[in-house]
Amino acid sequence: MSPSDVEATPARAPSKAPTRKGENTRNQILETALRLFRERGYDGTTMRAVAEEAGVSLGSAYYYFRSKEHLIQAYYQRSHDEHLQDCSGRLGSERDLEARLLLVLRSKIDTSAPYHRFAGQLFRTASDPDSPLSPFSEESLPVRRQATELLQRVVEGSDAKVTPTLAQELPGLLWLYLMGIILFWVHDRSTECVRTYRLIDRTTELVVRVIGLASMPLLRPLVKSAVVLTTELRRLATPDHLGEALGEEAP
Amino acid sequence: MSPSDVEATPARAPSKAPTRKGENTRNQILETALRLFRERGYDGTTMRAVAEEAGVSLGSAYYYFRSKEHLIQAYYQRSHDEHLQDCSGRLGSERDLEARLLLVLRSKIDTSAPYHRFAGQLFRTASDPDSPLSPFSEESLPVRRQATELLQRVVEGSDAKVTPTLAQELPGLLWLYLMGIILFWVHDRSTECVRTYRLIDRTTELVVRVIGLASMPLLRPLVKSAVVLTTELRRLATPDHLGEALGEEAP
DNA sequence: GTCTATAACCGGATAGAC
DNA sequence: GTCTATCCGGTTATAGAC
Repeated sequence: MSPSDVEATPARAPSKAPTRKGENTRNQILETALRLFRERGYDGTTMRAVAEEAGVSLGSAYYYFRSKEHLIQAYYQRSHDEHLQDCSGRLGSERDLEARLLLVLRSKIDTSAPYHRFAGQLFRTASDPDSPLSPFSEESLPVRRQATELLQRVVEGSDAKVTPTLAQELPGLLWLYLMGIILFWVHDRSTECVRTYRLIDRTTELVVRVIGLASMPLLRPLVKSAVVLTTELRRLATPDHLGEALGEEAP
Repeated sequence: MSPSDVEATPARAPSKAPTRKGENTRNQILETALRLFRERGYDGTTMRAVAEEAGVSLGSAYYYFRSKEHLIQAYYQRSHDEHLQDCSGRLGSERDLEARLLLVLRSKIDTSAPYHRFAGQLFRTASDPDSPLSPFSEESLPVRRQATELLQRVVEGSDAKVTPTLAQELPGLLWLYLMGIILFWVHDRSTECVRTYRLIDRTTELVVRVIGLASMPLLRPLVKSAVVLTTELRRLATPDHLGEALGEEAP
């Protein structure tokens, strides 16, 4: 159509830029998949059904998404985007740490609600350490980092006093806490997931209290141990003898 | 899938005892499966291979084990038995809580070592809340209870002073702690899983210290919260019996 | 080189004959 | 209780179309 229809394809680098057409098809497939996941759950959604409802062939679906699981990575990103959009604005007007934390956690559950059934089955594949979908995996790092940044904002935007040592590790610890809540949620069969909300209320209170106590001299060693814990967890993603500083590198 | 299948044993046997013949075949299949799991991992082991190496047909394998996943339940039980046998005797001569806890945790990792690869893939299916293999599920209750009892012995056989409230919930909390360690372990790619052992050393110290501090009046509310946590967790296994109409039904 | 489609393959699971 | 035959769905190979 346009004379420079050629797109800015780099000469040497592997052409990552997809054509407009492909982009549309890809989106169509993704939207269809997420809808079917919501309607029928993960296992109930066959790749054949996704392809058919998206109006493409099975082969095309696999052209755009290497596997059924790769559709999940897209879900992670979307889930986080919706979470961010839902709670980001409301964070501005609140200074109390517990209130901020509550807001963010509840928002995560709120926005994830339509995917509750799906998330359960999802969690299965996600907890295979070998799967690129493990929340600890290399591939999940971008979303994980974004989520951790949100939690960092929660802490830094509050009026809570946190010792520097703890402040540095706190977002990572809170991400871990969030993972625990989500793990509870996917198992939660109560109506409207009231149990999860109750758990959030009670544990958040606990967490904030612990943070408050962390400056007590007597508890100093505990803080130290908690920091060690996150360090170990970060190392988990790296295969043994590699140095430090994962989580900071961009390709 | 069907929530009401209590046992993996074949046939709704009108007579109680399974036939000797069947018992043998069943064992043969199970041993073969566990060996192949060790040698090739979970995904690498096909039901066809299990059947073939066990000298039975595919259909027979499915006669004894409703699904590939049901073989895992058997692994749970065996793993716990080996754990118990490995550490039970050595527990008698030690009174220090940290030492006792260390012993039990290390023993769990020691005895599970041959199944490391398998356990990783296993964890996948095990964390589907709908799967009967979820550690929180009804079906897993017997093994879970046995494991909790072991942890109860760890506490009660020690010379640590624990307030009655905490003492009652501590085994459940420690079981949760053990689950966390195992979760770390299945992700651990370090040689000989040194990181897991290091994590055990460091967190056990932390855990014991927290237990020691739990009697401080200032920390009383924290203990209360922790107890609430286990209560909520226990409820997860039960399908919402609190008078509310259940919006979900099993097909 | 980008995209689409058809026809397999493989392994988990089931039906039903014996 | 044991088998064979078959289904079903994720995945792959491959042959073209644009």
